[in-house]
Amino acid sequence: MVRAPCCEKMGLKKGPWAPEEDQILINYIQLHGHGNWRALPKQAGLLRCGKSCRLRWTNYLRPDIKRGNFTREEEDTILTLHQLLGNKWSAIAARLRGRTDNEIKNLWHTHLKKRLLKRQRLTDSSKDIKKEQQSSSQASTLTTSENNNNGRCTTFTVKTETDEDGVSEIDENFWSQVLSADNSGMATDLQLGVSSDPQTRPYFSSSPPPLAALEVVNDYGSNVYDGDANMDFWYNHFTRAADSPELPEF
DNA sequence: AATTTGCTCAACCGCTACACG
DNA sequence: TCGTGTAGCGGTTGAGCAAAT
Repeated sequence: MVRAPCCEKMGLKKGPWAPEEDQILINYIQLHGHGNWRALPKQAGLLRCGKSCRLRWTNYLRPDIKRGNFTREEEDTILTLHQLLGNKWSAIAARLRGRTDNEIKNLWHTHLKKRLLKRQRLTDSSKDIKKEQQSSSQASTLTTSENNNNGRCTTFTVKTETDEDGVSEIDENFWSQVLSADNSGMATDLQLGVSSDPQTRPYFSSSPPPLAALEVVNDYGSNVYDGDANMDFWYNHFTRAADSPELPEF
């Protein structure tokens, strides 16, 4: 396959876009659309290659792009989807309205990857503590499928993250949308709040979800919540106990 | 104030998938 | 079936900026 000459060799411009170039591109696409990216720059009067024009439009100039910082919910969604899809940035971006694959990829490499590594380190140390606890005391076992509800019991360990200075990364206003299910198996929205104060129990905006037992453990290893819940959310933010059954289907 | 270091993010590069003749 | 052109994707780079020294 013969590769098309790159823009540099064609004497085309590279590097940051000038505001005038942006305006030319916007005007052209608003009038004619972007049927053929390769032909577009010539027709629009831009000294750029089609690839550069496409990238500038899709990553920056498109009118439906949401600018500004990612919300905690968006970051959580990206983490969740990345667990499911891996580095499929465009597939992840398709699930986040107004965000581009490039933006998500950058966020991942600059913030989320670090956070995930940190979380994994915490998870690993949590497992070590759990092993020690189990070997030292048989009486303090986790809630398991023995006392479940229609076989749906799932036990989780919930951890808040603590940085090197011992300060929790989850602030007092942290709330997350969680998906639960009522006794009929219908999915319902709830909110879970986690306080930075390790003495404060995580709390739900409404009555605790009914189906699966949870064990919520703070950074210091003590149990701070023991309720009933059943949600994908836990898989992404919290650690499922090693001896817990798989998350049941709704 | 000057220099270094680290971070962010727009843009590029190289590759693959796909459409079409 | 094969060759070619194009779009799209993921990895990487580097300019610009802010914070640290």
